[in-house]
Amino acid sequence: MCAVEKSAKSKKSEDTRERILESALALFRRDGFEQTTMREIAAEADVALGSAYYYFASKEALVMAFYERASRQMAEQITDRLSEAQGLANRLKAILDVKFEYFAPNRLFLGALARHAADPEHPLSPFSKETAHIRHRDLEFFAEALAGSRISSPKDLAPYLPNLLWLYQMGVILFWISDRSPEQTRTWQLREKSLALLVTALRLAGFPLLRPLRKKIIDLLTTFEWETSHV
Amino acid sequence: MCAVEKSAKSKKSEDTRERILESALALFRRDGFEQTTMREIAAEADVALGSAYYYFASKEALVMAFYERASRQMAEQITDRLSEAQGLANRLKAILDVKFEYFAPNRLFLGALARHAADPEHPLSPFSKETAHIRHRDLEFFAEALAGSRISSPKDLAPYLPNLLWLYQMGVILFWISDRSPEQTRTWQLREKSLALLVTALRLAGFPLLRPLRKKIIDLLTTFEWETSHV
DNA sequence: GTCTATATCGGGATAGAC
DNA sequence: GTCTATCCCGATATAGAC
Repeated sequence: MCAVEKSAKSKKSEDTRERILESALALFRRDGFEQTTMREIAAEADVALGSAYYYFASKEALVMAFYERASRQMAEQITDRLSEAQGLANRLKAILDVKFEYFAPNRLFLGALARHAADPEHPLSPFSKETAHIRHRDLEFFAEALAGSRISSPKDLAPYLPNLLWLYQMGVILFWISDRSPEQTRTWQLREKSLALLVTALRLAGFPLLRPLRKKIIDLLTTFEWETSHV
Repeated sequence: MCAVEKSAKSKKSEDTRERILESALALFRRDGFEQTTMREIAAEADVALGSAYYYFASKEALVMAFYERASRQMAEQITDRLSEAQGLANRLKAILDVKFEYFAPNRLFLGALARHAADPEHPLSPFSKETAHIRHRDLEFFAEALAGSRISSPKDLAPYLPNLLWLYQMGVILFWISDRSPEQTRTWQLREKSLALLVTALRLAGFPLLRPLRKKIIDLLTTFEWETSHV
């Protein structure tokens, strides 16, 4: 029961876990989430079915582990790129691009995942409590993207902006996942045009004439339960 | 093979079908969609499992049949209420209220359905090709709601408005389905505030100063494939 | 054409032996 | 921690009663 034994054991265990996860992701990418069976995953990883379930309580838990890892790995990249990008549009684009690049090989099987996006009760939904810590990590990046830009937003709107930007990127990503246009050209159009719109809207947001409209928007926003990034 | 025999037969068949559907919906409402098994549904309807599958190819087909019927029955009610309601906000509220009232007893099990909302490939998604005819029927109502109101919308925006309003109501309904606030007070707030915002936004839409913003919005809208109502 | 009974399969998940 | 055996359920297939 000494430290060496313990770490050796847990290393082997960690290896097995990793092997099962890798096998699962390889099969998900090749055949899709639904088509892949737990029996295939176990076989591919050279373990028994029961062993696969020992490490991952369900097929969905495998996806959750993928989320987790993806979020951690992307966080580093996003930090790097944000330090270089100037202007809100470019900074948002930087975040989006990291995600697109990272998720590209998994785009098709992410569809199985997006299935549950609209259901906040579902663990795999980007709105669920199970994915809350990932969401919060992302929120910080949007707060940072805003903070480092020259955009001055109205005081009453400012607290909602990180959340709204997070929602915006989630929309673009969900669109991308279901985008059946060749090379996803539609998504790239959507990205450019929506970023331009966003910046224009923010520039106009403080305009006196639009005050009644802005007040109604703020009023609407208060009906949602927002999560704060880190304040 | 005379007419009487035929109609008698098809009536009995229709009864069985109806009984299976009613049993399924009762169980869905009581236990939820996932919890209910096809074996239970068949037992509740006093038919063999094979019979249930004879009438409904899958568990999802039962939900599809519910959609279908709901859409037809609500269409009549919507037509009635639209003929009385004045002003865009009231006319939109009329459509929404018919849906809320109709779906209220099924709100919880509709959650199982909303699960797939974000996946346009899924048959039960409100965005799928399988639900296209229901969606189109709805689009007409939104076109009608607009036509009968005093709102004058800019020419370039007008073609998109029925679709945008349909999207809007879908958002409100999805919010309602997942709304866990007591008596769904959140949803009613959302409804009032968003309707007010909508009307204000439409009033301002033609304002010259907002032309650049509107143009960018239109430009963004062209990247989506829209379905036309009936033009 | 309508319906029953029953067997079978595939696949997610679990129990318990080792 | 790992494996085998098993359960449950959605779905399919089949054979046949009426």
